[in-house]
Amino acid sequence: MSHCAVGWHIYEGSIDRLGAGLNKKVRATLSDVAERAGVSPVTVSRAIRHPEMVSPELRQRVGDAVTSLHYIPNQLASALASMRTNIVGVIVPSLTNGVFDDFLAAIQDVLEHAGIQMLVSNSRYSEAEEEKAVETMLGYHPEAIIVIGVDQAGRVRQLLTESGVPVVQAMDMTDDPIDLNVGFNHHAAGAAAVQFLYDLGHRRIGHLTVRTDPRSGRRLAGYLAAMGRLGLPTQGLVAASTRPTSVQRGAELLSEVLTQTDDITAVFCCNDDLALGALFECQRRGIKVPGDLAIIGFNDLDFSGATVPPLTTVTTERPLTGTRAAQAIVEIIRGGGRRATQVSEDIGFHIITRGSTAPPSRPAGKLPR
Amino acid sequence: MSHCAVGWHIYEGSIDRLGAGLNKKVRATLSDVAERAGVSPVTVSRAIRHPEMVSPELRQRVGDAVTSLHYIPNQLASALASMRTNIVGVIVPSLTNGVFDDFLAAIQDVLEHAGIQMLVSNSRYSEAEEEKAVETMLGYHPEAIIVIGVDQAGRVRQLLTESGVPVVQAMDMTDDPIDLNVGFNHHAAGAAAVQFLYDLGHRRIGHLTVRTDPRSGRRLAGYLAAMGRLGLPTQGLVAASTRPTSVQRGAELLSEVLTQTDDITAVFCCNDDLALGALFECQRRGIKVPGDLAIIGFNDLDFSGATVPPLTTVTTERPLTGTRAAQAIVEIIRGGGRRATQVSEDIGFHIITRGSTAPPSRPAGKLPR
DNA sequence: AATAGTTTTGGAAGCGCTATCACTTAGAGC
DNA sequence: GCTCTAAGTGATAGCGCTTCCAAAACTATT
Repeated sequence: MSHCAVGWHIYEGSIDRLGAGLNKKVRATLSDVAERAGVSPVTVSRAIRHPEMVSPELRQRVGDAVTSLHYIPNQLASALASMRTNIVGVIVPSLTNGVFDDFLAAIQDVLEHAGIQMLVSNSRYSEAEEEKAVETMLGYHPEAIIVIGVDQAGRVRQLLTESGVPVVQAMDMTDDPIDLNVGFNHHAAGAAAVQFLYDLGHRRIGHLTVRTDPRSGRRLAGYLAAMGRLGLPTQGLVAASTRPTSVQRGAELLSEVLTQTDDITAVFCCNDDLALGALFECQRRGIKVPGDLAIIGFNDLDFSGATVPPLTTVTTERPLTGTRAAQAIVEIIRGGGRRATQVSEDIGFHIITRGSTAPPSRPAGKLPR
Repeated sequence: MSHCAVGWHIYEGSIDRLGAGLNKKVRATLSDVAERAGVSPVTVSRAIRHPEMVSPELRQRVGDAVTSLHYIPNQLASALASMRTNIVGVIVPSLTNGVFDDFLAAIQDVLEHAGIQMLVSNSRYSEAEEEKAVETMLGYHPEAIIVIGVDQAGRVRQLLTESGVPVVQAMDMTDDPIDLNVGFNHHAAGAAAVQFLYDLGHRRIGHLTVRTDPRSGRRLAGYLAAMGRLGLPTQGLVAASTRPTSVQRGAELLSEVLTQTDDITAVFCCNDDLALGALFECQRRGIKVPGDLAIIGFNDLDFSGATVPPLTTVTTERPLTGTRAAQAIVEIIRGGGRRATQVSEDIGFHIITRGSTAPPSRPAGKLPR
């Protein structure tokens, strides 16, 4: 086996049935580096993984060989031999929902610093797909798994529990976590949004939502509970879509509510996409925000402070959630499995008051048509 | 080695220096399944990987053992032994920019069907980080790598070229691809946006952009080239930010242009985020869109059709781009490295005319302040 | 100068799986 | 009855790396 200067050689393999290995460039291995540096493979491994355990002269020599052969360690072989994959799996329900973007970005920031690779999977808001994703993920023996929500049940939960790896359920809270739990109480947040509007003087408060995930459901439940507690009727005030969230959907849902009632003075939107859509629908209909209709959103997405008027919303600290989830995992991994960390962390939420909410300016009258 | 019913046992390993392996649950291996089914490990491997090569009775027996032991094959070991990782690496410049979301989602849809896992990395619009990401990725021996843009140079390009794995440069076009190339011509798209506005009758056309990536730069170049070709001056009409794109930034950039000129009748925004921000800034200033100012965006994001007025924009077929990139890779992998596929595919772009653009309604006069 | 200690390096084994080839068995054909 | 084939199964040998322990090369002691 000879290697040319750039560190690979053309492998003239036979064309096998599977067709693989055809004219494939083969990369340098640890042994190649060892041969080049004139030492044994073990020593090269050590020089790379534990440079302090090796003499400076040798470190240099191995370093040179690594560079000249363009050697990149095979993580798969390393993982198999050491039983440490340095992989953390994250399963999100959607890749296109902005809510998970900054969460993922925050996780990656933390993991990257710790030299851990993030493996992302998409469950498309489906339990069956989540189960498949967990199973696939476990095949790569991740050091931990982060999932969204706390509603894993049946086989998904069993797989996660029995896998023996740290599991973080994120973005929601439960009394009965699989393992770690970082998030906030959606029911309370939904109720808080209602209370906020109530305190401003609103009594006829609508709610726009999507039925794609349990967390939206909890916000709805929080809305209903708060309205009930405050003695306010909710009939005809709620519009829910089974289709995925979007700005367009927000406009449609507001329209739907307005066909059933014309005296709402405020609307609580299950997320900022819907809120933006509702805001545009108001512009279209000549409904003044917040004068005719107050709007409160949820999540505080990138655009939410930049709309006209800027959107009052419930912030949910997604980057912080991701950071804390990842940090907890890194601590556990670093600690060799010891759990110094708190198991549950309620990140909380808070309402950012911006221009889209104000006390009701018209008496309980009708909206402009 | 004994296993309890649920398929793992407590490993009472010694507490070693690294702290790993402490009280760790160990998963069932191929040998465990083999023992349980009363066959050899090879046979179990075959029963799982090539069920048709094995008798139905045995298939059943192995299946039962797999189920009862909750066996999940170790992909790392499988990959190491078979030299096929079933991993495709994707490196995007940002996880939070909506532009890459649907691209990634489309890739995952295709790869998942082919039983391939997607490994995502984030280069944060930095060449240095991209280099690191490529290097890390190569450690996992992906079957292919997808990168954004065509501007990989120096060591990044060298690594990709020498890796010997199929590389797709996506979302931009080049005459000199590393390997495969799927995207569209940003220069042409930028010029087309200008031409579109010109054809509507606009002559004073501004441009809002960010200096975060070469593709925005090419759109800017296209804008400048088209303006030049049409004999239109551009002085004071361009605002560029070095900070990342956002809706807020769009408002700021429009304001910046408006401090330098007050007679533009149209503005071409480098992306829809900026366009939305510009739209809101117009609302804030009482500038009528499209009457006082026509706005054209870029990318056709989720919200773009739902704004008031709906945003005219240049669609860039990101899901299609992702799909084609992934399909090309799957074909190559399936074909065992044979390249039946076309090397370059120009997905193209087109302009969706919506309400935010119209012929200029006011004579070349000043905008309301 | 001999011994005990302290680095520094190497050998052997094996992580969990698959590719290859050799072997066993059952059925077909004469 | 026998050979001949096809189908099903197993033994062996790694993939590229790390862990553990032994050996070697030094350094510091007496």
